Amino acid sequence: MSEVARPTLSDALTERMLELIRTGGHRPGDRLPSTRELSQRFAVTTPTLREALRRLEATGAIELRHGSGIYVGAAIERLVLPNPNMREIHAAQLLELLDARILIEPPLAALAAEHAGSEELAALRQTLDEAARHLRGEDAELHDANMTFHRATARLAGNSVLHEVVDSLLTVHGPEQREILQIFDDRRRDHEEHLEILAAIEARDAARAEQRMRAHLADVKTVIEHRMQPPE
Amino acid sequence: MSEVARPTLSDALTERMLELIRTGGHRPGDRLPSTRELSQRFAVTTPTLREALRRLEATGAIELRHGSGIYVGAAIERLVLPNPNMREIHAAQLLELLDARILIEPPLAALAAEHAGSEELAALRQTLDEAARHLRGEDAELHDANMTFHRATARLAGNSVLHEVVDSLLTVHGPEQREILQIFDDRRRDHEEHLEILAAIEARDAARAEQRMRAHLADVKTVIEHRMQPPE
DNA sequence: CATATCAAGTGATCTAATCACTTAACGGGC
DNA sequence: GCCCGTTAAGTGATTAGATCACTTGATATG
Repeated sequence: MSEVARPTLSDALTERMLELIRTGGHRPGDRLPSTRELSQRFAVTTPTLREALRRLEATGAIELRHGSGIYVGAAIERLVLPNPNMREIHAAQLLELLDARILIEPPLAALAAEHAGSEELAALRQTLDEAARHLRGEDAELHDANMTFHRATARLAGNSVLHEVVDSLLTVHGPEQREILQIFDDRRRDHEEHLEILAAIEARDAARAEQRMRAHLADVKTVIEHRMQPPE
Repeated sequence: MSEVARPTLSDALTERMLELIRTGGHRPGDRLPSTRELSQRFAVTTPTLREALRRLEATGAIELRHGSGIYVGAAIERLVLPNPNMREIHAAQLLELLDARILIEPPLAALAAEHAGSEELAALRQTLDEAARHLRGEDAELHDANMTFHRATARLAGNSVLHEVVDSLLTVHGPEQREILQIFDDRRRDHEEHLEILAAIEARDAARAEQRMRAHLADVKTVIEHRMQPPE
């Protein structure tokens, strides 16, 4: 049911291309091999290769110049994040990602307390209750249920741009990343802290909502830090 | 020299697809026509269509589910579109985008003041000086030069995730959006405020850097608001 | 009523040839 | 000698239709 979609050929290709660029020590502006050579090296046909190239182009990793060649794009140095097609995350990046969330989500919780309509709040409350019922379910479902709370809170803040940012930060990119994240999960405690945050929002207490969200994310970060490097 | 590359077929297709989704009133989660139908409707072959689809997928506008169909993605609401009719919507989105930046960038400026190495700072200073020399150049170049400052500052903060977030917020999607943005630009004042922010970072004054960045973005927002709806 | 099976519909990939564009070398004209 | 149009090689862009792989809901089965 919640099976993770198997990666497609062009998915894998996209990652291998990125790897080629990185481990090859290529810098922005460098020219890459031609499409003919690439399709041979990676043993795929032209259309498949092109799909991967278009994705990399869309994210700024490469640049395609008709009649000239394929060039490394400026974005190649900062591509770490949420790209739907690339699965790549290191534990260290996990901490950076959490720092990002600590910066963004607490103010959003405050905004949610001020702006959220009662209908939306009721829906969120219901979502949390459902999540509670899954507390003994499979790991994958549970993780998703908990993440839903953060997405929903971001939506209540009423800024679609920030909502999308948080949404992309929370998106789990592939089974590998999911596995890593679940190592650090502490579902029951998370759920309780979520309830506290929601209570603050329902009470229209912006300051408390913000503080609770910050404390919650700080907790999560602490857990990750401790589990990453056990006391020596 | 600065000739704009002639749009490729799949370039045009990408835009037409976006238009189809929007004018069709489709919402995230909605299912789109099959690849076979789309390739017929737009009179292109399968591989060409797929290139466009992969690009839209990479930006989150759509989602491809093997065996199931093509679905509208969550990002569709925020993606700016090449459609003259929707300028007001664009302007409205601009305000939300600015709110997002006001939330994220000031703390990043503070972090930059604390963490930035002197080498990186020198490079940023140089970038700004170069921008100054372009103050009479073409609009497009100038806008980019000013945006570079914000990107660079985000990078100095040392969090790659947040850097990428800011970078994506600053990315200009296509010539139409660029045009809209330039209406609101006040390059000279921007440049001066950038200098103030940089000075604060160089002085390692985190609090001042944060305050200046916040004031700067607030200024930009004020300008946009006033120009959007002139005093009645 | 629940579960297993299956068929229709859909995206993913292959094939290989041809078209369109860029670039740099070459050569004629000034 | 220098400038500029021509050209040829290399490169990305597109074509066509067939086939494979996956999802999903209807149907049959227990």
